[in-house]
Amino acid sequence: MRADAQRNRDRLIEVAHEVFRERGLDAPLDEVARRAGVGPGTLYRHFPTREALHEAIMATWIEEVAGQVEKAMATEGGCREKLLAWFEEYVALLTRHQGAAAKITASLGCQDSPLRTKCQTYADANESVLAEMADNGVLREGVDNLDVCRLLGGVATMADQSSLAPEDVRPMLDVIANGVLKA
Amino acid sequence: MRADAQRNRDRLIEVAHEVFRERGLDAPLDEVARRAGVGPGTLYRHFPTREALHEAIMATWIEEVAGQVEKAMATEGGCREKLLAWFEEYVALLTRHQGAAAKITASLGCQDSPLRTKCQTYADANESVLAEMADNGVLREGVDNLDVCRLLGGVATMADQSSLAPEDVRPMLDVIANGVLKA
DNA sequence: CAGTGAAACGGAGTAAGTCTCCGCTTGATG
DNA sequence: CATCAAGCGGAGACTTACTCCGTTTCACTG
Repeated sequence: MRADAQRNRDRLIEVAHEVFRERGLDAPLDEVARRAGVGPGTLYRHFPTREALHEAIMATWIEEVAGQVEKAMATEGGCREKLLAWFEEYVALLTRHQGAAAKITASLGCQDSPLRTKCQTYADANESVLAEMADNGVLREGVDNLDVCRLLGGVATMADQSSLAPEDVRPMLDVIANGVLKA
Repeated sequence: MRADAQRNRDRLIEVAHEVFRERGLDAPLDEVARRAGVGPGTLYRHFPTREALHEAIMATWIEEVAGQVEKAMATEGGCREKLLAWFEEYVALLTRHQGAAAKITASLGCQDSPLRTKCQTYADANESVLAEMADNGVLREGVDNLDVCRLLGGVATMADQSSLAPEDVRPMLDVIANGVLKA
């Protein structure tokens, strides 16, 4: 790639990050172009669809996921506390941008979505946490990772759309934890 | 209201029902007007916002809710089976139109949404089912109706956006049921 | 059963956003 | 420094949301 193209691409991602945080993932793309000081044509050449731009944005979060798993697993207390700490991180990551939770989770089951690889990282992280629970013998039989990811995605989507505070999210995560762990 | 106005209003609701079922709740409103054989001005006079039209559409479902509660409570088996039957109905009702689940559930906590009265009907119905569970002594302590509604709304939203089949939704409802009922 | 005023209509028009096309510019290369 | 493909930008075509106002229609009254 030519140096100027690379520069524009980087700048677009940076600006998009900013615009999406301010106005949600549905913000006008021409605004991103304008603020980045490029024409719309340039934006669309680099990112043919809105989703492609979302994907580029989210690449930066992905790197944090592994760290968040570790952090959650280091929580004081038993398995339940660790699991809930992870659930809270999961929801916090998904709700970082307005509108992101629904889109990421929707692409979980969809093979051909460009977001697929990103949400796979979340799913893998959750799987590792569930595996830890299973190793400790506290996981119910028949609990499927994909289902838990979807449940958490649903909670994150609700939290996103209703602008719920963490203390309003917590009781929902409690119910899911109860449903996932042995009594 | 003048007779011609009433006629147009009825026709708009009827056509909107059709258009929204075909193309989702985000379908172009001008298309609704065109198919109904009225100008856009007429549509916007009767329904100033998209949400107002949604509300009118959903009024017809609301009447079914009470019946669905009864049907679910008549399910063969124990409390768990009844609860799951109701959960399945709840999700089915919310996913009847593409995009409806997220919007209805989002307006649950929001006092000033025009959808509020509609979703209150769902919340009340769910409350009555939870009360039945409590009466039978199978409900966990501290389970809140609003949280369960949001969880179900989240599941419905995921089902909607990923076009999940009932058999893919069921395991999520199982987890919620586990989380809501005593072990 | 006209006449009349208010209610309601319709559609042209404005605005906002998406996305493409193509003539011009610029960076890399020999 | 000449060349030319890669890349740029922005005008403009298209789509959808929503408004404004001249015209039509209904309901009521004498």
